[in-house]
Amino acid sequence: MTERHDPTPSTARALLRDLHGASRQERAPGGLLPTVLVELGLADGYFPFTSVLGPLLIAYSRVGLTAVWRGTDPEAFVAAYEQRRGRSLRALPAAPPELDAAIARRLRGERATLRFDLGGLSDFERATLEKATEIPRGELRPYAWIAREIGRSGAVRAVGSALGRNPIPLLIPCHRIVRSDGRVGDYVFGTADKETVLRAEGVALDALAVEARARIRYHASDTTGIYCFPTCHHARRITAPHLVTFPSDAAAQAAGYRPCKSCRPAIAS
DNA sequence: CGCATGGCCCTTA
DNA sequence: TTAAGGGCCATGC
Repeated sequence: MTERHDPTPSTARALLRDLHGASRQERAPGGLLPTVLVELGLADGYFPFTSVLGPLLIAYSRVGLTAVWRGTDPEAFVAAYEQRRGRSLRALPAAPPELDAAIARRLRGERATLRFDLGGLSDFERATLEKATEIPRGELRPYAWIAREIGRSGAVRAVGSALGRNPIPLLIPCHRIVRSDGRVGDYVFGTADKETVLRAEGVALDALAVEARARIRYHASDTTGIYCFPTCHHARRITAPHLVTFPSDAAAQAAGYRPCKSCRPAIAS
């Protein structure tokens, strides 16, 4: 560790005063000092946030969001966090306003720039989590889809393991990855919470369960000749008279249909 | 059609 | 270094 990355406290305070006139804020209760500490990279910060799963604690570094913790107990969170990341974690009274707004927008399914700090994870874990962020709100993809998309078709099970270690659940939407047979599958916070989040995102889980039992895996349109995952936003626009369903991509392609370029249910042959 | 089983790949102890 | 086990999958009754 170099001095540049680990300045003495007195040096840090001097920096803060110079940068943001923090001497005034230092005295204000619940002031901005911890926020500035994070901006300087001297510590990571966390703040409370309310979600569909109840209260969360969300942490971030200068690079981006680092962790989402379920619950309100800061002791356990800080201990686990500092143990795992080896960095000091400071409480903030609230999120920086832009960050708070961006998180809220993202959770509503709107566009928002959110940076993630996935440092400390393996290349495989990073690839898995980054791919998960591409799945739009309201849509689902199988574990095997993630594996294929990141170029590791055989690593389906390892994808599940990596998602199970997702340090930033909800914001990195690992809940949108389900089993190929239509079952919802497991989740960091348990299957019940996965279903809660997905319903809140507008996923018709009951209808999908009915289809799963009927072995329906894909929806297609006989006017376009394209097949999709049932939750694909294109598939949801298919009108009843033109809806065709398939149990496998082999069956769909044998019938002359090609995979959707948006949800990519298979490689085009 | 529901369930069990072997197989696969990555991480960790 | 190695082996065990995990948010899975395809197959075979």
